[in-house]
Amino acid sequence: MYSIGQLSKRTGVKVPTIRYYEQMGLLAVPGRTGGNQRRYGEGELQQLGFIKHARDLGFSIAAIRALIELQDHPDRTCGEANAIAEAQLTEVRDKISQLRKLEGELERIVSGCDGAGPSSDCYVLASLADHGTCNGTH
Amino acid sequence: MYSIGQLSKRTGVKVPTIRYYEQMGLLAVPGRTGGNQRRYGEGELQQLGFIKHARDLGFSIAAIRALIELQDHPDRTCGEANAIAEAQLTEVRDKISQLRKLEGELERIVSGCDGAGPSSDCYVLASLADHGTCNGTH
DNA sequence: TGTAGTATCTCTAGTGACTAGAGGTTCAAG
DNA sequence: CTTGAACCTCTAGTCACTAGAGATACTACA
Repeated sequence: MYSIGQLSKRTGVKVPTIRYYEQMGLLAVPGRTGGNQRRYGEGELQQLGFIKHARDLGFSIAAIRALIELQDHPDRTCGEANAIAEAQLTEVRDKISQLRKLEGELERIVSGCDGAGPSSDCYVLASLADHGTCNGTH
Repeated sequence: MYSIGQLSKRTGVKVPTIRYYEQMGLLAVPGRTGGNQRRYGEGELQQLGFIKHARDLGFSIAAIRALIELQDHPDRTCGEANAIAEAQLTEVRDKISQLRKLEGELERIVSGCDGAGPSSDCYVLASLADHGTCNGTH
């Protein structure tokens, strides 16, 4: 049996976050000691590992809830889980392409400024003020 | 003179967001009509354009506040603005590299699952439960 | 057994950057 | 002068936590 602090150390999930996951219905409500402290078993350790891994991959709490729902009903096909994962992959790819555009634009802005002159002549500030200097990247 | 709705249409910033920026001290407090409605001039239009452009590039409200601070003191060197922009570029690059890792992992997970079998055999769920299947990517 | 110090408990509020809605007032066109 | 859209303020909700207060419980050592 693990205390919440021990569970935290083993999984790398902070103590208040574990309580938050319980509140959000992701983690099973654990047993308690006579003094009202949570005590966890191996099942909860596994479950929290699953949650952490999914969060690290960027799945939302709602998506994780859906995945857990699927775990609990092994008779359903795994198509739903796959769809959730694919949606997440699409989202990640969209974010990457968006960020690449920003990277290009920021590079252009930063490289136009040597940081020496007065801010009244600053290329960074001028670029931000005038959208027209962007090459249609966004 | 523009009403808040006209300003919104011209800049693409939603009306409540404009009021929010005013509250956050990014946008100058505008004049009002007798009936207490905001009226904006060209200066505010420019300013809001600046803010929107910076937000689109991912600058935080705090960073934008600092940039506006610099605009208002043209005697300072532009090194500060450059530093803020460079920090933003670094952040964007870090996010991209992080997201690339996630993309790779999600691709691996998704491609291992055809979505047909029962969720008890689901590769997506198994991968999320067992961090060991990741190739040390995170 | 006593005690010191750490861990835990619940509860509320704060973060960032908005967004939504209620309930009321003002503006502009016809 | 009326109608309906736009505007006003204020509060609360979003997401996934994080911080802190104030109280209680556990654990290791003397």
